[in-house]
Amino acid sequence: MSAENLIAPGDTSTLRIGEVAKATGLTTRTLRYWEQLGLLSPDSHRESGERLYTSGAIERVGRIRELQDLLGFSLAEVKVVLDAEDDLDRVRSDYRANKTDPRRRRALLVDLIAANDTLLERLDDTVGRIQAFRDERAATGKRMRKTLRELDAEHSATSR
Amino acid sequence: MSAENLIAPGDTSTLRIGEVAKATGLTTRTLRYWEQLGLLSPDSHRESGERLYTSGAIERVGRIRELQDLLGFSLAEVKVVLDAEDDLDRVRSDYRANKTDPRRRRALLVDLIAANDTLLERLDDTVGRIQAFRDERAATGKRMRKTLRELDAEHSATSR
DNA sequence: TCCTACTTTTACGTTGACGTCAAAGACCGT
DNA sequence: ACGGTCTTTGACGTCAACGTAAAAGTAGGA
Repeated sequence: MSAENLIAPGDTSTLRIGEVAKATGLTTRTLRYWEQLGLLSPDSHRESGERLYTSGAIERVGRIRELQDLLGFSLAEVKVVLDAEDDLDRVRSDYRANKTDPRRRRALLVDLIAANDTLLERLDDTVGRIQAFRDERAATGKRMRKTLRELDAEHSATSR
Repeated sequence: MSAENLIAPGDTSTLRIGEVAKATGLTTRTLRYWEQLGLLSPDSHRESGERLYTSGAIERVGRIRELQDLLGFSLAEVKVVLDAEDDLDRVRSDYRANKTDPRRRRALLVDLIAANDTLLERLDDTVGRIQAFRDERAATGKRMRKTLRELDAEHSATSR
């Protein structure tokens, strides 16, 4: 009756925690830790308590790593972004199913747009600052190459 | 005779650790910790052992924070970059003073250029990936705004 | 000179993000 | 049915990057 039973017992598309670990390069410990933080939950459980995932979990792991490594977010910050994405998915399916009150739906959507805009601003700011840093290093590189050329010219002059 | 005495006793341009902390927003603990890691050393010491900094320390703190926060470097990685920058400064002053063996100078310069290029590649890669992420979020934003418009259109249609 | 604020070293505590056992039960290919 | 492999829930360990507290000495203004 619950979502737990949406997956057939011998389904080949379900993954055990070790398989998810192998597919993502994470450890089972990390997967359980992330679950504890509410970042990534198994899609179902067996009677024994064994966690069962779908392939969507692998994509989600990629998403988390992206936020964590690439953008330097803490797992708490990652959770905020992921929760927002999940909310958006829910809004979308609710929209199709015409489930919730339109007022609430609209309000939630407005919140999500605002959150997304905030994230976008942060991303743009970050990109801009890294670009500036990059340009600085590029200039340093040019100066060093120039110094090197001078050094070599000097040497070839004195050596003949 | 040592570099310790290049600063006059009552020099207003020397900063005590608390002043550097206040100017940078760090704690004195952090400054001492960074010193222990070889990231930021005082320019001199008093007889009593009190650390004395110049305003250059404040800039250096900014540099460290940039690498640490903006680029997500560990302090060990930050040290690599900073050491390279310091080496470059030394190469430059040695170049002017004509101090070291030209062969060594050239070799060091080549190393620094290579290190810089590596860093540049890493920066470009990072920027590219963040850009991709950014574009993705921008697209999400557009979709959400469209959904919102549809929602509002629907409402205005049923309300009259 | 005195007093308060600052600084020193030493050392233990904390937080986030996991790693690493241990004991017990569950899976599954043969 | 069996045995090696996997998974479960604790619980303790670790590492980076500091925080915090203690005890003692120092700076510098009234």
